[in-house]
Parts: sequence; structure tokens; C-alpha cells
Amino acid sequence: MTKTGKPSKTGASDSARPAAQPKQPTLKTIAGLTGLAVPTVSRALGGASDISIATRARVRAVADEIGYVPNRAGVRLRTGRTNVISLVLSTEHEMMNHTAKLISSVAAGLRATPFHVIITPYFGDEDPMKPVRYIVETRSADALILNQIKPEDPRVAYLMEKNFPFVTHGRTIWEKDHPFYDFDNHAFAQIAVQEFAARQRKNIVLVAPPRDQTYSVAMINGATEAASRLGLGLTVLSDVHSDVAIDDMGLALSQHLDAGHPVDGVICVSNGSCLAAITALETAGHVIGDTVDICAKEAMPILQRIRSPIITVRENVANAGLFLAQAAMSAVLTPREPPMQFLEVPQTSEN
Amino acid sequence: MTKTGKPSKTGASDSARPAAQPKQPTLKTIAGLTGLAVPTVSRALGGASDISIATRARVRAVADEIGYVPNRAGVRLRTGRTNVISLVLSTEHEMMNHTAKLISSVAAGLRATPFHVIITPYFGDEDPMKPVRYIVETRSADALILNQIKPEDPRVAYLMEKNFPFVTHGRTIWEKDHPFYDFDNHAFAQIAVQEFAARQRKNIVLVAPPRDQTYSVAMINGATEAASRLGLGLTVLSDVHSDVAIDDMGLALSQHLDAGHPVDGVICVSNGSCLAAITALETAGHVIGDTVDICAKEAMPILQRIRSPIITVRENVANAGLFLAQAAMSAVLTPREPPMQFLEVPQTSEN
DNA sequence: AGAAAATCCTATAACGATTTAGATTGGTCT
DNA sequence: AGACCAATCTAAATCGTTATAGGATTTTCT
Repeated sequence: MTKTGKPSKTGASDSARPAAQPKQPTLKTIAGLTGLAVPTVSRALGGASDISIATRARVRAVADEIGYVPNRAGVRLRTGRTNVISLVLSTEHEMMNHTAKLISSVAAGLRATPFHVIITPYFGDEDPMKPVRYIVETRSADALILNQIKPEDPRVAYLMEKNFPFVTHGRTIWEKDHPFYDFDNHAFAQIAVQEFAARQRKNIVLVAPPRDQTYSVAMINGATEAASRLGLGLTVLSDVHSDVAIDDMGLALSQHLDAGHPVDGVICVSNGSCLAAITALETAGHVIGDTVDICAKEAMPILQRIRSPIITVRENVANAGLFLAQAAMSAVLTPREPPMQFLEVPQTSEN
Repeated sequence: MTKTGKPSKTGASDSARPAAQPKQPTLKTIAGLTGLAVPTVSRALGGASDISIATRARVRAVADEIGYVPNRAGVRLRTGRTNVISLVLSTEHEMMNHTAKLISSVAAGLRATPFHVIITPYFGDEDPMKPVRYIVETRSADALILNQIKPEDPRVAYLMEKNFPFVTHGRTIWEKDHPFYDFDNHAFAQIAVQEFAARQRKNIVLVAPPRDQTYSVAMINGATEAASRLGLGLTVLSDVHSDVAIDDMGLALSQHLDAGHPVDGVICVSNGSCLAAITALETAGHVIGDTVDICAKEAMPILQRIRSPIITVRENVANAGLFLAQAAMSAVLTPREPPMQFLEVPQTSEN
């Protein structure tokens, strides 16, 4: 809101639209062409049963011919439906690669539907509730997709209370009651520990994401359970600052190593943290695949190649995006159906 | 308003809005509260000069008090203005990290303005013109931001012809006539070659992006000029398939090395290609910083650390996003002003 | 055959904003 | 005093779409 900057209102250059608009065809255009009334055209295109099949076909044909597309503003004004799905993202976390993939796969999932994605970023210096409240109050989207979910995420509580359509990428303690997609990080951590056990590793370090995230808790629990069951030592490095997470992760690991703790297995979450781990370990004189193993989620092929013995567990982010898009649309269009939910089972990839 | 248990018609899901909406205040609300007419309120908020200052202040106060925000659909329907800036992105290129940063910085640049970003992805299997044409024809955004620019990019030609507001991230042969932000890749390549010369390197390889991109041409020219001026050997590896660019780049370099060509300096563009180069070089027995040097754009800190002697040239993507956002808004709001343009000068970072 | 029902469509109104033209007031000028 | 003007506001129309109520015609029933 500019309160000082006063736009030129004193008869200055007005917003003359770039002249000579071909003008998009409207329902009126079709009405004129077919000799029908505007509402009839609307209902015909909507497939209403009280319009004869013949008329419906004729209208449809004309509409296709002249390339009619409904005016979004008209629809939105009349129905309150925006045909917009908002993907709410923090701009301050380091897993950007993951984020970008998510964005494009959500967009892909909305292809050939009337829905669009918008990115609603929020910034580290503001309340995460703010963008959510804004979208809901101004109804500038039909549904929200949230990530970075906390167990008792206040955004989720708010949206459930408001009965506003949404999907989470990750779970809350109310997981039964809302749509979500999640990767089973509990299982991932267990698998990782098992892999280490199979390689006779004894002292595992889990480089955990910020502890307030649900998936961090899941990983810690999974790893803890598996380690105690298999009799391995486990250290959880956490409490890193999320804004510069990757560097912090590397640092935390380095400090741990420098303190003289034995380490022969490291679990990490992302490409970035994996790179950080490699650096820290090699600096400390380790050799990946020999004196130590790394188990990482979603290591990109290139990372695999640089230090090939990295144990990799794939996370299908593309699929997540498609699902989230679908689930968001379902939440809007069929709100009484049970929420769409999916838990992705981690799979060790052939290496 | 609330109808209960009434059978909905054929397949049409009942669009019963989630009950009990607080209902956003409108101009009508303010009109009722102030005893003025709706258009008066509108003009008062717009700061029209034929509304008394006292009334303007009063209306403003009431609007702020009840938290009035203009209904986007209403504005859009009436004025044709969407308040949307569309960021057009390919989903199939590998520089995702770069992309994600761009998205968030454009979003940051639009913060506290009435504009929003939407991501308009296009897919490898479709005409890049398609999304652009769609946006323009349906007027679903006020301006476009394009990247992956080609010298005679048909999208730019189209937009200039249509007189539709846009900004490019990169330049065309018509650069004088449209707003753009670009990183000076010509200078970057020259700097890289100079750095190699200063280190007594003789045989440089430029791992170039697809040749149809403007910035690829700029790099090739810059490197070629500097190499011939300084008497260094230069090989350009290009013609890689863009969809799996990074792997291809690594492969091309490996093949070049395997063929027995001497190489003691490699120029690469992104984090990904840098990683690929490291892999290829080390596989061939090279030691970075000893038998060979790498000069990369935008190497992330972590990459710096893993092979610290990498020569880095910084590209300020965050700044690019802010500028693009600004330029897009200017193109919409002040179309007669000269186009905003900026060429970022590369700077070697302290290592 | 007359009434009831089914079929197919139209007219009107409304969503929230802005634009254009016009109405009301008070004051000024000649 | 009558006319003119500036200042300030209101009325009506409009953007494109859809919901609701109703109208006209044909078909079906008793």
C-alpha cells in the first residue's frame, strides 16, 4: 500500500489499453451467432439437462470454432470460484531443488484442468499464518497446498476450522481428517539404519532437519527404534538454524567428528546436506564407502557419480506434486468425499 | 442461501460454500457505513479530485477500519487489469536451483504491491509460444517475465508486436527496445579465460549451454576473443541435449578427455555442470586446483568447500528477481517510460 | 377434448468494481 | 436578480458469467 507515492491521477497518461483488441469471444458472441439467449448458451456449455442435446452440440461446436474460453473474472465474480490453487512456500529454506521440482510437478498436475498454480511465498520475518489468512479471507484461491508441516501446525488448524480446502505435503497429528501426501520418513530412517547394520556399521549419525518439523520427528523416531533394535549407536545432530540449514548441518557434523566421536554411518535428507556431509567427512580424513557410509534421500545422479558408494533412497517428488494437485482439486470439487491421502513407501534404488 | 438436502442436478457437484463466511467488506459496505453512494466511495478511495478531502479521509478511515480490500474479480472484470505477473518457466531444464531462486526473488519483489506472481510452466513437448499466446489472448496476466531467451526469440517478437508488457531475463537482438535484465556472460567468459591465463593454463574447455540460447553465444564469443588475445587454446563443447543437460555436459567433457586432448582449464555455468565437470575431471585422474582449474558461475558455498580451489564468479540471482519484478510492474503501469534495463557486471568473489 | 405434464428456452437479476454523464448545492459575476 | 460556474456528490450503465423464476410449446393422460 503506497501512502506516500501518489500515482499520477491528475489527468496524466491514462491507462489506454494497447488499442485494437481482437476482443475475446464471450457468451454474448455465441448467443449472437446461434440466435440463442446468453443464459441458454451458458447452460448449454455447462451441459444442463434442460437444454436439448441438439442445442448443446450446436453451441459446443460454435464455441470450439471461435475458440471461446470463459472469462475468469466473470466466473469468479459470479461464482466465487477462482480456479486457482495456491502453493504456499517459504523462501528461506535451503532445499530449493526439492522445491523447484515440487512447483513444476504441481503445475504439471494442473495441466489440462481449469486450475492454475500460484506461488504464495512467505518470508522468514513474518508470521507463517499471514499468507494463509490472506488467501482465505480474500478468497484468492480455491485451495491451498502447504509444506514444511509441523505436528500441530496452526495453519492446518485454522484451515480445518474455516473448512477451507487444502492439502499438506507432510502430516499433522490430525492426519486422519485432512488430505495429505507424505513420504514415510520413519521407514526411511529405519531402512537407512538397516543398511548400515548390513554393512557392519556401528556408530550412526543422523543429521536431522529442524526438530519442529513432523518429518524430522519421524526420522528421529525411526532411526532410534531401528538402532536400538539392531544394537547400533545413534547420535542425532539437530537444532540447526533452518535458514542456513545446509551449512549448519555440515558444521554440526564437523564439530561432532572433531570432538573425537567415532562415526561410520551418516544419514542425511537432501542433496545439499549430503554434499555437506561428504565435505565434512572427507575433511576429517574419511573415505566414503570405506571408513564411512552415507545414506541419503533423493541423491541426484550426479551426486551418486561423484561419490558412487552413497546409499540412496528415492523420493518421488514428481509424483508428490501430481498427487497434491489432484488432492487439492478434489478438496474443492468434491468436499464431501473422504480426503485423498497417500504415504509414499521409500525404496532403496539399485546403485 | 442455505438449501438443505436438495438433490443436485446431473453430476454437478453442489457448490455449497463452506457455510458461515464472514463475507468480505465491499464498497457497498463502506457506502452503507458512511451514507455515501458506492461510486463516491470508489472515487474517494481512488483519490479522485472531485471528492472533497474531508470525505476522502473519512472513507479511507472507514475502509482501513473494517479492513476493506478490493475484490480482484470485480476490478479485473471492470478494468481488465489482473494484477498478475506471470513468470513463464520451462519445466524441463536442469538449472532448477537457479529457477527456484528466481521464483522466490520475483515474489519478494512483488511483496507489498498489489501484484502477484503466477508460474506458467511449459513443457518440453509443446510449443513455447503456446503459454505466451494463451496469457496474452485471455489477458490472464498484466505482464510476462521470460527466461531462456534466444537471440530472435519468437515470444519476444510476438509480445512486442502485440504491445504486451513483458521483461526478459536475458537479451535478444532487439535489446534496445524492450526491458531486460541480463548477466554479462560475455564478460564472464573473458574473465574466466583471464584467470586461467594468470594461472599459466593453456588448454581451456568451455562447456557451453545449448547454442540457441543468447547467453551461450555470448559466452562462446567472450571466451574465444579472450583466448585468441591471450594466446590460449580453446575448445567449445556444445550441442548437448538440453533436457538432460547436466549429464550430457559431463559426458561431453569425459569424451573429450578420453580422446586424449590436453585440458587444464574448464569453464562451466551452473552448480550442476560444475559438479559434472568435477566428476569427469577426477575420473580422468585430474586434481582440481593442481592439474586443472575450474571456473564456474554461481558455485554455491558448499561446492566451494568440497573442492575449494574452484574459481567462482558470482551471479546475483536475487537481484535479478527483484529487478524483473520492478521492470514488469513498470511495463504495466508506465508503458511510455523507457524500458528498464540492467546488465549485471560479473565479479570474481574472494575465495 | 381439456387438463396436466414434460420439454426447452428466455428474462431478469446479481456478483463488485469503475466510468460517464448528470444532479444538487452554494457562491460569483454582471 | 438571473445566469454562470465551481465544487461535490449521485444515478445509471457496464464488464462476463450464472442462478432463479417463469414462459411458450408440445406431448401425454383421463
